[in-house]
Amino acid sequence: MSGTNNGSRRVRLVDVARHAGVSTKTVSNVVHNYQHVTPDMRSRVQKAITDLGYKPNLTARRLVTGKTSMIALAIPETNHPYFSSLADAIVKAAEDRDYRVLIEQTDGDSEKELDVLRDREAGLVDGVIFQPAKVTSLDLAQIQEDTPVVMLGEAASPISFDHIMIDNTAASEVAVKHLIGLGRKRIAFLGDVRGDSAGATKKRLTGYQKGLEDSGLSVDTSLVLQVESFSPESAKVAVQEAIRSGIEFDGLLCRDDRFAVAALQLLRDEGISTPEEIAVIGWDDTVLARYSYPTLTSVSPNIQAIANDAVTMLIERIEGLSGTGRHVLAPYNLHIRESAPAVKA
Amino acid sequence: MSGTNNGSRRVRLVDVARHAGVSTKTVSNVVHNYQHVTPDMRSRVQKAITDLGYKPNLTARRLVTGKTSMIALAIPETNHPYFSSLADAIVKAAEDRDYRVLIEQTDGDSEKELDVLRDREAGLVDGVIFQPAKVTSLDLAQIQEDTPVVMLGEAASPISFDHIMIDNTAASEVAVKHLIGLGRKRIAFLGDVRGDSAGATKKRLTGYQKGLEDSGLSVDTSLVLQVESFSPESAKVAVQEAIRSGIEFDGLLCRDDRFAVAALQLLRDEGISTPEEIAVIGWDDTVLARYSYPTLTSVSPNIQAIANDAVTMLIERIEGLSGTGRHVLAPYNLHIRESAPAVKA
DNA sequence: CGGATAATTTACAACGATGTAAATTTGATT
DNA sequence: AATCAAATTTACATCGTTGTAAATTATCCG
Repeated sequence: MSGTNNGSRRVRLVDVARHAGVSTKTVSNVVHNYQHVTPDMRSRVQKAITDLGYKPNLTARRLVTGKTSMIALAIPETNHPYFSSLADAIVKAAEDRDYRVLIEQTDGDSEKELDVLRDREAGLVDGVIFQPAKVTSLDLAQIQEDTPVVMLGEAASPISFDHIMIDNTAASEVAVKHLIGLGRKRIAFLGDVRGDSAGATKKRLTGYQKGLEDSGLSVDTSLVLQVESFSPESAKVAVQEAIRSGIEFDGLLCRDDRFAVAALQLLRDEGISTPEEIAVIGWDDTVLARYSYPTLTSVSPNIQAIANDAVTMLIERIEGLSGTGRHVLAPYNLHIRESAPAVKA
Repeated sequence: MSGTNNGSRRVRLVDVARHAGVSTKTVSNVVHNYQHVTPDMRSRVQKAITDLGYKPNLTARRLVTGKTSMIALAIPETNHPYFSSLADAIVKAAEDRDYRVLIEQTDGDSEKELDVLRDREAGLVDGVIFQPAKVTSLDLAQIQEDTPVVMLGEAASPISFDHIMIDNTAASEVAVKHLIGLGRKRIAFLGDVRGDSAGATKKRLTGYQKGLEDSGLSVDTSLVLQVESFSPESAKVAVQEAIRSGIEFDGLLCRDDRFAVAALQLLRDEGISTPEEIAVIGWDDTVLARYSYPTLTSVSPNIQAIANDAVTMLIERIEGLSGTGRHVLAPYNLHIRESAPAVKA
């Protein structure tokens, strides 16, 4: 049997070289498919490699090349439908370009968010794709400027960073107008999250207002439901309180799918029909939207596009591209389902 | 300003040493909080470290210590409610022990699964937590690697590996008996997935049969619904075909939550009420179970326990524990929700 | 205060690969 | 066959850290 390991110790490049009677560099050349190696030599070395079961030591390689071929993806939670599909897409995009992804969970904690960038400084990864939840533009400005970073999401970021996002304001406007197209006049927004500094909610709110005003509807601030935290439970509480206090609405635009499915569940418990009495739209078009009842109409960012752009742009930076940050608007659409169906022709 | 970098080059240990006028080893000692360093020396070095903004190069450290302090988690998909919460739990458990987790997606592809273990490149991680989807015990037995591995899930694995799983047969039995307790007599199983070699389905099926037989019900093989793939769509097709061909049932045990929510959706579309006409139970107790309509009763593996055990056992192996594989049965329970409610007292 | 012991600090060789530049071989041309 | 250029292969330094063992300094005790 070939490739067996007698348990003594790892096989090193130099062991292969000795076994084949050549220099270490030649073995290295074969491993790397360097073109100027004679077929004879190549097969001789190849045989030695399989004979001994040699595996290159990545750590050593990294030390000398200074490249890790790893990128970090920093997201608030792994266990979140949107972020886990984003992670999936990014891992696949990176794989195509021979990079591995180290997924880092920041728990929406600003210290942890900054830690990720420090990882890059420690040489663990070559670059970072970063979707912040808390960190401010100011914090980021202090990061070493030669760290390749691509920002995702809606938070403001220093102009020096590349940044990809969907046009939240425009998307929000599209969603509101869809509800208006269904004849809804009193459209609520769920929800304005307390202490949310990342800015996504603000932009969505802006689009919400713009959409209303554009269509000649007035903005009623009591329809902007305040939510305590990002948990679905607090979204339920917010909707319930609105109902209890007699606030009436026939459309509901939610800042994300989690809030939306929580709202759907609450409305059902309250005996309010969706979409007949209240039409609901979510955001992110996650798996939750497909299996809720009714199925959920949702703003659908093009995750493939975001992931591809993010990886491509990051690798360009890693390979030395300099210059000010590039800002990219990623495509999106409104995925129409039952909770806010298509307007009848 | 301290810690500034003039953009020229990384600060190395030797730079700090020179700046502080001491040897490199002393700096290293300070960095590692080695106890035999005088307070004077410690503060002097510390100052140099912050002055220069020194960050240890992890790659170099790894090369000499031979430890990466990283473990790999190999799962079929990141973008899957069960696996993403498993990943979340494992990342947190590992963090507590100063390990980081590299998540590897195998896409349920046996080549990729083997690659994870074959470890084409060495020194990336210190150990692997591996939940296989395709690979067989036989394949695994042929891998003779020195990287420590802990197996998760139901696939048979060679006795030489540590292995953690829940008792699928018993859990399945509990679920079936819950349905029987609700007075259901004709209980179907969704589904027997074509080409699923990992064994989870088989074990769940065994428990299903055992539960029926134990309660004096006969097993009707037409109630074991065949499913083409793991996609929710094919689960829908299977249930629909069963209904169309006149197969009657009043209980449905599903091999996972995805199948279950797909079934719920289909039953609704067919005008069949849940749980009144058909009570449904899922498996994995994912986020889908909380937001489906009706909410889904589901077999709930204790992910925390699994993650903790997996990380603990793996680290024991990494630290040199030898001996044959340990097999651990993790706790679980049946999370009761609307789709198969509690039995009335 | 001398001598032994313990506490610090240091010099230097690893870790295992790759880059550079020099040494060798091969091939082409006259 | 001699010469020169191109194609292979090699020797050796290097990446930035830590482990070992030796060198130095501080402390203790009779």
